[in-house]
Amino acid sequence: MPELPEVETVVRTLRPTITGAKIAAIQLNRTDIVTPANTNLTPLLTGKTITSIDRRAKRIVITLDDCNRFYIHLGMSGRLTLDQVTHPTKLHTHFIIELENTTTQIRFNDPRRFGGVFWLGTDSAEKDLGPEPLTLKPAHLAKQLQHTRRPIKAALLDQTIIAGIGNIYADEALFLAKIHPLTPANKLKPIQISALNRAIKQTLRQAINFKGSTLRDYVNADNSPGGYRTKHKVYDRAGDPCTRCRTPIKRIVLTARSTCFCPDCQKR
DNA sequence: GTCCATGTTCTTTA
DNA sequence: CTAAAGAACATGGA
Repeated sequence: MPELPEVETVVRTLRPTITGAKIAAIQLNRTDIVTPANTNLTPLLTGKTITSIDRRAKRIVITLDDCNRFYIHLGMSGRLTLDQVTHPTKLHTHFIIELENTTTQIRFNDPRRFGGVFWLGTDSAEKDLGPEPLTLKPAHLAKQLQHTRRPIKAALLDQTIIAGIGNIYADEALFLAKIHPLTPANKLKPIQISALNRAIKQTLRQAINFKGSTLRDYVNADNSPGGYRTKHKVYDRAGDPCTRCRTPIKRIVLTARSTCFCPDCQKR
């Protein structure tokens, strides 16, 4: 599901309501969604005040007034929503944060359970993450890519190389930059790296403006779907005409992921 | 029944 | 040894 734009959208929606809010209680309906295993969240969260909520890559990082923090990862099917306490709880709602002095609560719902709650304590949320794409300079992107011969599409999905891009926005950015997804990452010319860096930023920013892409599961924290899906140029458009040249969009499988591109605009 | 899906991590292979 | 490919995780919709 959720890549950088979707996670950013959720964070922006939650921020005004939950910043400064005090946690009255929590409900944890499945303990196996918490990492490290056997972390008892109840004493760590109850009575604490939320100081801030931020995004790092695809992680939703919540910091408490005692300087401890944790993050929520939405995985493939996760939702983090702000719901009225009277609103019926959906199936697969694993974790609820009850807030003082409000009629709403934060609910984490995740049918496939690829997501979860990750307790950090005073550790940072940086572990195993590459740089943020929205502030990345071309020279830094070049440095990140120069040591791998893997296809550029695979490199963009590697969160240790660049953090926050997933299957949709990798395809969309490569189309915008006119780069074939199978091009070895270390074979990209400087001009292509610059184009890719710009394309990544532009794609992610536009997606954020449309509040992300909803394929099936993703919704914003207010339960509304994202509006960017109809703007996709290649993702999930196999067989449809390219918006630039009318050539049918091609679909290949790369590292077990569907990869869509225009064979005419994105030559090897 | 089959195949596929926005992600990550562990294991196996080269 | 490292880099890269593959499998696994769990659920639901087409």
